[in-house]
Amino acid sequence: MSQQTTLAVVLPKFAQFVQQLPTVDDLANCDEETLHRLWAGLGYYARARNLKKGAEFIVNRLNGRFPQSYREWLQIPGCGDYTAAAIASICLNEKVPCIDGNVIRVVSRLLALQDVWNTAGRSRIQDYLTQVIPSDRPGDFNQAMMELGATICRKTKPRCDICPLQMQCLAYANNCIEICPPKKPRRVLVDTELFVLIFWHRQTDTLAIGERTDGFLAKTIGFPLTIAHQLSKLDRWQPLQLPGKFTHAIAHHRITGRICVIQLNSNDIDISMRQHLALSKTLHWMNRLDLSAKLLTALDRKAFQLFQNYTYSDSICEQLALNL
DNA sequence: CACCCGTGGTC
DNA sequence: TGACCAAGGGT
Repeated sequence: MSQQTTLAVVLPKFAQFVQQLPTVDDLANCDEETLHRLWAGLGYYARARNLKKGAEFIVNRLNGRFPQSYREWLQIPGCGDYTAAAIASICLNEKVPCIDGNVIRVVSRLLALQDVWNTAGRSRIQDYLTQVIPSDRPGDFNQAMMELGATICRKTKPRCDICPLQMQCLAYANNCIEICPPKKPRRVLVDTELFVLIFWHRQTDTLAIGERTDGFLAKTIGFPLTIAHQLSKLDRWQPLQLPGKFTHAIAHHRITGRICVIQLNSNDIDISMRQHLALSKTLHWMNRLDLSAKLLTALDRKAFQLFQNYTYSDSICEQLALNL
């Protein structure tokens, strides 16, 4: 959960998660909706699915026995260098360093390294840590390094005045803390316009959601999504765009979300249109109350909120010509 | 190696 | 309001 996610956000989710799925068997056997519901608010839903795959691997391939080394943990789906090192050092007392964003910053300053955002720099950091990590309590060492980065050797306003490593820190000695490490190069933001399709069965006031097979939020259930130049293919359904919009961000995309309401008579759409919309086989129709409990992703929730704002009463609908 | 991916918090 | 980013991993 803590991969690329703030711990303060993780902690309550983690408590809920392990209460609901206390054992590796529970996780391996849970259904995907439960999994995603417990993960909602954390983003990167593929991590949740990988976590479940990891549990399945342990239950089905390893007969329920957990790996007993860094190398073996690396074989587990969703478990990469960092996580394998964290588990191996903290749980198994294996002498292998954890390298996360905090540790990269600490070592970058300690050794006055600037070239840390590529393979060579990372290798240099790993070599150094492998030299200095103690055989005694390697897990505590790793957590201490991460905690030092999180609390003292911070990205902004580091507390060098109270740092226990001040006397050994080359960046401090050379007065180059500001450029160690240099800012990580980031992708330029891209403005992306996204249309959220809300299939609406007006007579029963039910809406449709489905599993998205491609694009943003793939493999999660929610409203069909599409982009502007694909919208023309929906013309025969007379899509009606609501006046409002919402904003959302996914990775380097600055998303402007717009709602297209499509009133349907039948309960399904044909296969070519399903593929066009990157939807899997089944659409799930439900009323607004059930839907509000089913929607998981922030994007779907924002879209639904906007839809509610514009369609909460017949009079509003009529003003919007939604009573076709 | 480059690129993909979600969200809530923070300044 | 909005840019920035966090206990990364998969492809």
